[in-house]
Amino acid sequence: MKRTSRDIRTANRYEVLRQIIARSPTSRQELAAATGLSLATVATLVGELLDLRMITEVGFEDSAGGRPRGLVAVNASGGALIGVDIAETYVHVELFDLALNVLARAEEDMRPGESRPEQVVSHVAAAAGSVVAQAGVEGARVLGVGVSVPGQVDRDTGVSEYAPNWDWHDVPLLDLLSEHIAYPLYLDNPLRACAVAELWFGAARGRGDAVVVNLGTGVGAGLVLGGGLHRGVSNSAGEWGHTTLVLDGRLCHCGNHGCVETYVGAPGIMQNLRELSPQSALLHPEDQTATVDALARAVAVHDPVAVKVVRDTARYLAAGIADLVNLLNPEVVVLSSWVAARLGEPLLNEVREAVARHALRRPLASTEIVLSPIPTDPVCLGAATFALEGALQSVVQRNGQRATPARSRTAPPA
Amino acid sequence: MKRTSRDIRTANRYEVLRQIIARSPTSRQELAAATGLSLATVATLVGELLDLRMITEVGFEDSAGGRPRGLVAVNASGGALIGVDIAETYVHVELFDLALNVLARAEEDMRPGESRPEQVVSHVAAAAGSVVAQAGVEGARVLGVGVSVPGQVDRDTGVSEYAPNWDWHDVPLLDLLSEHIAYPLYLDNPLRACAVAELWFGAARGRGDAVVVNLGTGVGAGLVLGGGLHRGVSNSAGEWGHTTLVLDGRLCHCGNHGCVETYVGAPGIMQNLRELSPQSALLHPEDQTATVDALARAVAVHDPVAVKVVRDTARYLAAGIADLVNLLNPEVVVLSSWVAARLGEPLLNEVREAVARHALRRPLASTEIVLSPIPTDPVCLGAATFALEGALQSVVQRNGQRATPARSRTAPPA
DNA sequence: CGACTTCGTAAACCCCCTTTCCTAACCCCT
DNA sequence: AGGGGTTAGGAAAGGGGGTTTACGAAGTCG
Repeated sequence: MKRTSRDIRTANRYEVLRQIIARSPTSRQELAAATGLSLATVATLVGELLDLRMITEVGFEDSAGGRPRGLVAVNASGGALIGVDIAETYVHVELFDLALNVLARAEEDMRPGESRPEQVVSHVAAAAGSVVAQAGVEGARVLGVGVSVPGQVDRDTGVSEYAPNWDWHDVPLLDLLSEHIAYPLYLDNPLRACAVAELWFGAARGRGDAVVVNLGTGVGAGLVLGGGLHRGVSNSAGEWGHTTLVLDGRLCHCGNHGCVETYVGAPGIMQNLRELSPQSALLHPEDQTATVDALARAVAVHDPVAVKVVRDTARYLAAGIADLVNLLNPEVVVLSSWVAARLGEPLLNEVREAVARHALRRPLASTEIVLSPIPTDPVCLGAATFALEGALQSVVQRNGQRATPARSRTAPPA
Repeated sequence: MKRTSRDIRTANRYEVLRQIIARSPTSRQELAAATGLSLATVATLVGELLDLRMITEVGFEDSAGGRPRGLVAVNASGGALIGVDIAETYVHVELFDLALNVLARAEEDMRPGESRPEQVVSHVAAAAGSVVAQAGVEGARVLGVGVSVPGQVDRDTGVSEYAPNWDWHDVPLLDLLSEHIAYPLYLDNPLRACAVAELWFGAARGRGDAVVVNLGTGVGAGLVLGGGLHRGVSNSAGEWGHTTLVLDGRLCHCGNHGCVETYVGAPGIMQNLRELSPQSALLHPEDQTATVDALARAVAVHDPVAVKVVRDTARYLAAGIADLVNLLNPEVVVLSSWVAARLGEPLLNEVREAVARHALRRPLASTEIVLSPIPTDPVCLGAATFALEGALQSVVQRNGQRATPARSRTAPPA
């Protein structure tokens, strides 16, 4: 709520680093043009990032007749970030270099019974240890670990306030994790992780207002408003999956009927298929992933049942998205997470068509609907981005304390 | 999107003035405590406002043993603001002093045929002239006129991009008005007017995130996010009235079925009544206001039909509001506009109960649902507030240009 | 009447961004 | 090879904002 001039600096620092990562290698000139900042400010921020070893100078570029432009690029080996995606049935961990390339991956499956925080924590610790070992980076180079856990999360205290799948209430997850993991830890939920991933590296880059619709087992919407993540007053904004889509419709585990999630989440899609064709060979009753994969393959060969299921799903989804477009009037709506990635273009096309029928003309005209361009697990990437933001933040604080005791101020008297 | 340190100043200036209006008379000390700003900053801003004659010093207050606190209060007679509420069937105009008390009112009815911009403009001009004459203020003291017109509005260019009731497309309303009205003009739509009214003077004061639900003939939601109005990328955020509430439900004039507006807008409520009791004496087929009034009176004496209609309406409304609570996690949801004002507590109680059943526990726990505490026409008040913001803005700009040509800078050499 | 208290302004300082000035580094042309 | 011409980038100055500190102003109390 209370804004200070420091926030401006932070936002600009993020923006410059984002641009460097996106355009690497690039020149100060190009960055100034891209960010709208003055050359001086860009130079200062670039200098800061150089000091932090997050970027390096990588040569020169001809300029029309004058002094050549110095080029900077991300210093990929200047550090490593770890992103952890904790979900109902698995823990995915990825280790990234500073260009956000994946250097190592680890996955642990969790059996249905494993719901105690200690069990989850030990899976995370094992996987995190594994990626560090695989990538062969020294511990000192790991700048931080971002952790995404479903449900309501208080990022400041590191507490998982409520996780519906395991019936967790106020679990101090960060404290538990810090007993096994020595790197700086950052906790948030997958919705916001995906949104941040899109904001830094995906379709929401440079946009003021965006909605990142998350289609997985659960459904949610990460809201980017005014260039930043909207968290809401108690950190639980984005619970779009429990929006009522059909009055007295399908029963949802939240206790209500007709929630969006029951129609467009993976289990909902399976239900759509089941209702259309109970005996379909596409249906793998116990395996969401396999069913969605089968659907995607069947759509590719124009299987009529699969096409119809995707169309039905898209209609439900589009009704919900049209409401978001009308309400928030965003620049872009991004379809993210594994269901969206697998169903891809066929889903997107149906959604676009159906949204166009439902939304009001004016807001619709300025809103794009796109698939997430992020090729890897967006939750891991987003979690790693939290760690990146944190590293930037903490290093700058150190910097501030250290740099201020001045040099040029004491000189003149002598 | 791009923030500068000036925005901080503007926000602080607004906040200080808001607090002065709310607490008038008050001391600098109290303002500093209330805003969280330092005494020095508050003193500077108070000085600015004193220079502008928007506030005056009104005496002193004992302080525990030391120098008494100087008190400032709104200088009610320091200027006047006009708020114009253009609706389908009428034009309301109110003239306010700087404490936002209504000094004069005028109303013009518009007959169904009158849909040409020139006709509307002449009604506005007549009413505006009338309020100035009634209040007997000199023209020079009118700081500005805020105009609310339904539909999509571009506040910067002053163009009514689209007004569904009259089928207006890109009408340069501000240009037309400026031929009849000599004061500074500010154009926006009723949704945002109500939201701003709540933000400055109502239930959203001091809140970071709030939703102002507008229940009138049309339905919409003004969104206050991060302490400011959310406009969306093409200035059309807040079109909540056309959110799908009932799949394949009632036909809406927007072309879709089952929009919120068709169930909880005034015509929707009439339909709720008609479906329950087609012959009800409460029903005034041609008069929304009379019907809603009759309903309100009947509920007060526990008429079973009326109670049932309000309950049904509340359930539809609550389903929509619960979705907003889940999605945005606001601090407060304000029910505003004439339908909410007339149905009052009975509607509120039913809504609260029904929202509690639908919304998720966590976001719900931190969200209040309240009736607008604004006793007058909130649209007029909000429109006048736009004029107030504008006056603050423009005066400060003049101030900036005038004050800079320095005094102390040229002195030393001499 | 002086000591104590509290208010409020003025000045100094820190942070942030931009503008301006100047040097560095390269091209080309003579 | 040595000057213009041109562009890059750093350093300093300047303007906006907020806070801290110092001090005079204006009361109360003993």
